[in-house]
Amino acid sequence: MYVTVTGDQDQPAPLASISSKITRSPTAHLKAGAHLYFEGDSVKWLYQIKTGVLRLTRMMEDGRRQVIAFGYPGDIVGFPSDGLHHTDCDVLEDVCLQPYRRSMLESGHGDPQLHYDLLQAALREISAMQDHFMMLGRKSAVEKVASFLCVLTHRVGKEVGGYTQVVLPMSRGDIADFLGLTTETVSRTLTQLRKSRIIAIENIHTVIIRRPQALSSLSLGDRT
Amino acid sequence: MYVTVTGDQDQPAPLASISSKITRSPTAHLKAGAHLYFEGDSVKWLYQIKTGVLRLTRMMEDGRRQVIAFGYPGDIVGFPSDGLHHTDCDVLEDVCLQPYRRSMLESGHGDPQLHYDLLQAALREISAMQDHFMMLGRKSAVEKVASFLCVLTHRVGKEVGGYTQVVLPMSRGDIADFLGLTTETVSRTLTQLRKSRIIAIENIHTVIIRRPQALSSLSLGDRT
DNA sequence: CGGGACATTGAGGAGAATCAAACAGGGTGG
DNA sequence: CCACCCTGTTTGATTCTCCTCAATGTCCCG
Repeated sequence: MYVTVTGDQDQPAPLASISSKITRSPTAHLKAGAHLYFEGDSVKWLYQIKTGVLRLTRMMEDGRRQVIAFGYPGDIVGFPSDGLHHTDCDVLEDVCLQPYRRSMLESGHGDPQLHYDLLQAALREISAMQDHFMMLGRKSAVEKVASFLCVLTHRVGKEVGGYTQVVLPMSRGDIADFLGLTTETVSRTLTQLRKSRIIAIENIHTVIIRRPQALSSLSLGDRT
Repeated sequence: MYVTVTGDQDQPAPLASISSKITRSPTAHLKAGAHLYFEGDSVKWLYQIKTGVLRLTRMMEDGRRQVIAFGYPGDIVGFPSDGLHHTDCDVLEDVCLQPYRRSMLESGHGDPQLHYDLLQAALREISAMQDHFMMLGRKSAVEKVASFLCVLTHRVGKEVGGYTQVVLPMSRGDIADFLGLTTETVSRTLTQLRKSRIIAIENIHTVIIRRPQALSSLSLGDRT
């Protein structure tokens, strides 16, 4: 998932469940901290996330890291390029995964509908990544963090006592590496949002959205 | 094309020509300055670039712009998401395009091989975009500009008197919006590379790579 | 020759990074 | 059960990269 806002909030939700006949393999379960695959591994399966959260990362030789995406329920991860994975993927929060053979993506012979659905997922991925470019290249720290919270609100926010609660299973460092910032800047920005009463920080991994409208404005760059 | 370097320089060149039987439409020609499509347009065709250069952009309400990619010969542009274009696309340098019906991507009925090739192109696109994330999120101005020149060198560099010549059909502003910088920073960085004798600026749209090795080092963040 | 668009250069400032220190909080072992 | 430690987070002070604003320069075209 590419946590970004670019105007139209409610892009169609990712397919809740991909259609299929009996081409389905049994679901897989993995604990937080487990690795699903590494950069360079050859791709045998794609995975649709049923529950839990994944993290996709790339590294530079000198250790700089970029979190490419967080994978949330509905998302599909593992698209191959030249048959290989180009990110590392590991588990942030215990996941249940529906695996699909790579061949289901690459040829329609097995199950045309599944083939089509996987292809559409790949195309949506491209579009989502384009949004994320704007975030990385053109948004300020506050805008980035606000965008991030905004999208999480829409995707995994839970109503609690009139407010929306968002759980952040990833570390501040993960968020930083996703947004192109440092841990310190993410932390400071969250504090700043808290002090301006736009959010409340229930605990390190739980945020309450107190003024969603203000948050959304910030994410788009309103100076007001 | 996502002009980035992440270690392995010579990723497989984009398919020089996509296989096909008679499903081919006649090629289209467009002059510099022409628009191929706009964000929100419904996708009827994909295009493979035969010659010339395209620019893909997205805009924010307040006018901030992100150049998503430059399209060079071999590249395919126009991948739909929910049937729509999510970027503007216009012509930087007169192009000759091979159009393919969107249906060729979305179903294999017409021409399975073409369908497969278009799908692979989409998957390569995803991988290339992931590289570009690292560039936007984690690289310094010098690293970005060096990376940009490096990749252009490999893709469209011409040998001239022992050195490699690279033509930049886009403006400094385009480069800036692609790399997440300002025009001024791009200009200053080019001057800096020129003064350190890594490049020479033949004219505004033509650069000579004098020390490719040094350029490559810079692009990866060597401080030396 | 003059105008306009684009590029370069400079001075100054803002925002985020860096460096460093205090602060949770959760898990372990005594 | 509590003290301790380890890791991750917050906060502060300072630095530095890149942006902003402004002026000048260059090239192309009528």
